[in-house]
Amino acid sequence: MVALTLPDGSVRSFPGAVTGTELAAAIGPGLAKAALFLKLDGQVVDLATRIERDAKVAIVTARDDAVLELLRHDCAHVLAEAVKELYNDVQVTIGPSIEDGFYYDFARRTPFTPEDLVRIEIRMHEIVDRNEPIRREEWERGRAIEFFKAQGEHYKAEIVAAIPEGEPIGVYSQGRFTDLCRGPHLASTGRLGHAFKLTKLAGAYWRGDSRNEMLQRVYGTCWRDDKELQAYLTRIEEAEKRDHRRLGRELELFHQQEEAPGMVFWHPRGWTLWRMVEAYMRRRLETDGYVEVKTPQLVDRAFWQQSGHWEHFRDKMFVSEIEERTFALKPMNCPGAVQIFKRGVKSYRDLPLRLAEFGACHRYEPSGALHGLMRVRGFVQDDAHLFCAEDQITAESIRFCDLLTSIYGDFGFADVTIKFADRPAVRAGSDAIWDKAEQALKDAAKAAGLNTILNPGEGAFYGPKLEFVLRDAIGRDWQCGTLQVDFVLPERLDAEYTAEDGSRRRPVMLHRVILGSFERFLAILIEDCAGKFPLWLAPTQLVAASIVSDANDYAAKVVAEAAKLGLRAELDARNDKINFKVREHSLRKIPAILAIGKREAEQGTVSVRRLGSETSQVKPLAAALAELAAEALPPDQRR
RNA sequence: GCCCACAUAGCUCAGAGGUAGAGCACCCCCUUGGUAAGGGGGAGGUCGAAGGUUCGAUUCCUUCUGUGGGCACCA
Repeated sequence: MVALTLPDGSVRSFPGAVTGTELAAAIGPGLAKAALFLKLDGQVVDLATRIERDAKVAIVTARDDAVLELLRHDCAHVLAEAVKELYNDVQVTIGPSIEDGFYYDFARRTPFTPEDLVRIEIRMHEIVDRNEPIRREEWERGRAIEFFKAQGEHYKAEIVAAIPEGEPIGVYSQGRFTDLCRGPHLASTGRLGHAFKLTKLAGAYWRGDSRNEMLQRVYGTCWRDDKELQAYLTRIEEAEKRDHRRLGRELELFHQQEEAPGMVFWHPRGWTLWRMVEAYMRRRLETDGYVEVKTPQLVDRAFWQQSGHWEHFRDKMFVSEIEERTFALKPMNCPGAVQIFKRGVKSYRDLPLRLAEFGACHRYEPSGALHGLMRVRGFVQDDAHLFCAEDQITAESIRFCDLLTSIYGDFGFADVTIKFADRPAVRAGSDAIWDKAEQALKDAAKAAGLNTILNPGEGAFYGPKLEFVLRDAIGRDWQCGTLQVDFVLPERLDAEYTAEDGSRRRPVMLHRVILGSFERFLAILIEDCAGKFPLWLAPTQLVAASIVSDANDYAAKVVAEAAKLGLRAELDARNDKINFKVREHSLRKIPAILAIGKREAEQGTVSVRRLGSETSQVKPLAAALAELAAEALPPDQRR
């Protein structure tokens, strides 16, 4: 007897072992049809799995959220089967499910073309229609290795060989395709359905190592049904409209050009945005006990040798020879900050010393890594270095986390991923120091109410770090803020202070940025608000648009009055219809359009139309402007 | 840096081995219109760069540069 407990608590007994398929059929024909997987004592397995003893079971259908990931993995297998059918000079490697889809890496001398993608996708649909049974077997290691070698699947043989002794080696077959896989898989290819689409081709290194050969990666997306698939495709389309590169052009914020790869030309409107953010940051730093400094761009190589950058960072530095000396553009601000700390004698009374710098850095990023404003070769960090005593690390870290959280909040970023990167394998400093530094950072994050996820072994060689990660429009993660504890650089550059007892001590340096780089942060900001900036950041806050030319003078007066209140206002006195003007300024995402006709000119009013609204409100000029001016106050000045 | 794709007017894009076309934007004229495109006209391109094939290349080939998507990298 086998007694199976269902999710509703009821128990079904069977005379002997049953499979998931049989169980579903016994419960009802509807469930039998909808059944995709079996959950056996909490673990999702194939429907064909034989249940031999009492267990808690559940039939997994498409309604189960966990199923998407499994469908995507099945879809990857169908992709691999299609590719193996269509091309005989190809080896399969791995094909996991990922967020929103899946990929499969193939080894093939001739890369796939976009036309291949179309062909493969058609074949995938055929395979689903064939509804091939998917069967699992467990093989003995030697047999699996022999089999894959005989098939010419050397990557698979390598993967099998790497599976630890004692672990089962699952082999799945569908049609003429046999693949090594942990599973679970659907009972047959037909269960997958047709809600999938191949999306892109890419190169990817075998085992993720650039010293290895490059494989051909095929990406796809896969959903429960067509409706979900369409929703996904629409979501991507919408996200692309928020791309900061596109909005940067459309809203005349900035441009980049061929002669300056990885560099940015900021236009007046984009630079206004930058200046507003910078001014805000400066106020926040000033009220938080920072002092601002500025250090040189171009410094002699000997300096970078001493700081260690010449050894560790040389290949990323822009170097220039002049008068038989070698100079390099600074890739980081920290060594410069230490020079300022070192001038004059510092005492414990000077600590913590918070040196802020809006420092322009240049790094020779690989050409393939460049990406709009997100990854550039010239960028400005909202950098600061906190020189403190060891027992001040925790307090300073908490203080920083609080400041960062408050600032991100002001920009509307509530959803921040925070990673705690702990000690890497190769590192400087004793374990005792690492224990202390890691504990301090952990405590600080906790005290500041931050939830961190561990990013193991990814700390800097000189210390652990907190990484504050924001997402772009299409879901890519970008590290923005960071806090790093550093015991090494003060040592290398010989920074010290006089302690209370008169002894000379090394300060600890906390490297920290909040925005990270202005370029990256502004890119995220642009995408996050889709170019509809809050009033305090909008490059142009209002446009006074005349309806008839008789109102032009009054419209000009409106602009002048607005400017007196510090509002960034533009005049649109062009000979065009108000419909046209409203459309144009709406598309430019101007927060407020003040339409001005004869009536307004006579009565001293304006007709205010806010972005996103389809109606307008007539108000006395002074009241309308006062209202806008109040709203245009930066968040820190409103509190 | 590696793989694939792409590069035509300011923007979005069409095009073909015989030296280029649309819409919008721009300039001029008419229009003074009350909340998402009023009408007419004009100007605008070394078809990313350099080689090659060809009687002839923007189109085919090669290389380079840049961009896009990935991979690797991201102190």
